[in-house]
Amino acid sequence: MEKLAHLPADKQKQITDGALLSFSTNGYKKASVSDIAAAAGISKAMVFHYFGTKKELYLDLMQFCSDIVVEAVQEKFDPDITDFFERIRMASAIKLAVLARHRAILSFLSSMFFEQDPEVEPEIKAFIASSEGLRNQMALEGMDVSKFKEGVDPQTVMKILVRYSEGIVSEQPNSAAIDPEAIVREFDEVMELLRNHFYKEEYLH
Amino acid sequence: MEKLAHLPADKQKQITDGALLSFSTNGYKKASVSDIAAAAGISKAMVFHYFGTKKELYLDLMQFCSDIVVEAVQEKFDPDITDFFERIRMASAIKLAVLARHRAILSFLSSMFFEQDPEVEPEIKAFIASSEGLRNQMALEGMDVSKFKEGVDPQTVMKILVRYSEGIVSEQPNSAAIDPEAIVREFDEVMELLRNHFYKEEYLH
DNA sequence: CGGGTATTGACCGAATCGGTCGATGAGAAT
DNA sequence: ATTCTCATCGACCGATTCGGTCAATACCCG
Repeated sequence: MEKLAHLPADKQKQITDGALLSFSTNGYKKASVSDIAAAAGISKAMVFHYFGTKKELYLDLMQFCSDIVVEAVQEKFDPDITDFFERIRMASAIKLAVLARHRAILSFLSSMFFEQDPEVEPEIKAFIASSEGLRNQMALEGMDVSKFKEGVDPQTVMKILVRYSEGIVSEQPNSAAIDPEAIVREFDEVMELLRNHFYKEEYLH
Repeated sequence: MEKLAHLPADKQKQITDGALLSFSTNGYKKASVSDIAAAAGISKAMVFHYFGTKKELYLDLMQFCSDIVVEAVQEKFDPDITDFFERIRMASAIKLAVLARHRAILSFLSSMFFEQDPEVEPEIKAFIASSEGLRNQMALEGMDVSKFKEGVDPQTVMKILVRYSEGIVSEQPNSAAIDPEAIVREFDEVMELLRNHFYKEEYLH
């Protein structure tokens, strides 16, 4: 990716976004270099000029995504926040920060997880194994779940919120720019609703 | 699809499921007939023997899915049930009945909605337009939303449940048979949780 | 104007595409 | 046993698309 470095930033973004999008929606094999070039707004020859081969492009993108996620986590993760909803709000903020920079990163990473093409599968497995550490850091352990009313299972609440947030994201139209504030607002509303009805009275502000 | 009719039922299912899965995960253009044949467990020549052309196959599947959904709706929809949660439970039961018969139907139908290949796009548009009636019937209007506590927005609750159910479904491993009872149990749990905390006391027996 | 260098259209052999067809073989009927 | 039927498939077709290359052009800076 070094050859990309001295391009205008918006062009870089356009190219990586197009490539990420193509790979995440079509998988490694079915995402042709022509597709990628079209999605990136450049000619096919330029893709090879910038990245060498299709495989190198894929692996470069892998590293690229990882760097951005790691950076966002290190920037925003705070283990001192223990309140259940605040923790989830923080995790969502991290996701959203990543998403705002490159909307296709998260779907690329999750598609990577299911990628099976023998040309890249071993590298992916090695990569996933090597970033196990990050997952441990992100694991939402050490949360304070004592404020819930009886009969409310924190894990269920977490699942509800995770799925709701996935729904918001996948609902975003692919064409338009992402609107982080609107998303945060909608998500906060749901969190507040659950908090108000699932926390014991004494913990409502 | 007439040629399929006198095959053993499990073979029919295997073939349609494979084709539905290929199209829904790869789209019309990128789902090659070889892919479909492999996913269906038959030779490529048989695909053409059964369906004529790739396009006919796609359109046949479209009708096939529609028939099953219509049948499930007519069988299970009851407009007399007005309670919010019961309505949602009913809609989920319909979805689940469809899913249990052919796990790829719903994802095929939703992928259809985004299909843009000029070879099938006009037929899809016509089809969608012609089945508008069904959507009106399914629209969850006429629900009783008076039992909610103040400050609880029924639309938000519905969104939570819809997304939660989507989460359950997409979480199912693609390889194994679907377990409707386990899904219903998990979903009922969440519905009960929300009902217990969002309905006014007087409606909780 | 000259000299890089960023960018591309045209092209390569190989692979894959949608689709065809003759060979094979199991089963039913005679 | 023999013929007929027909489901099934491997091998093949011409056409397209694949990943990748390269000579030529467009463009920028001095």
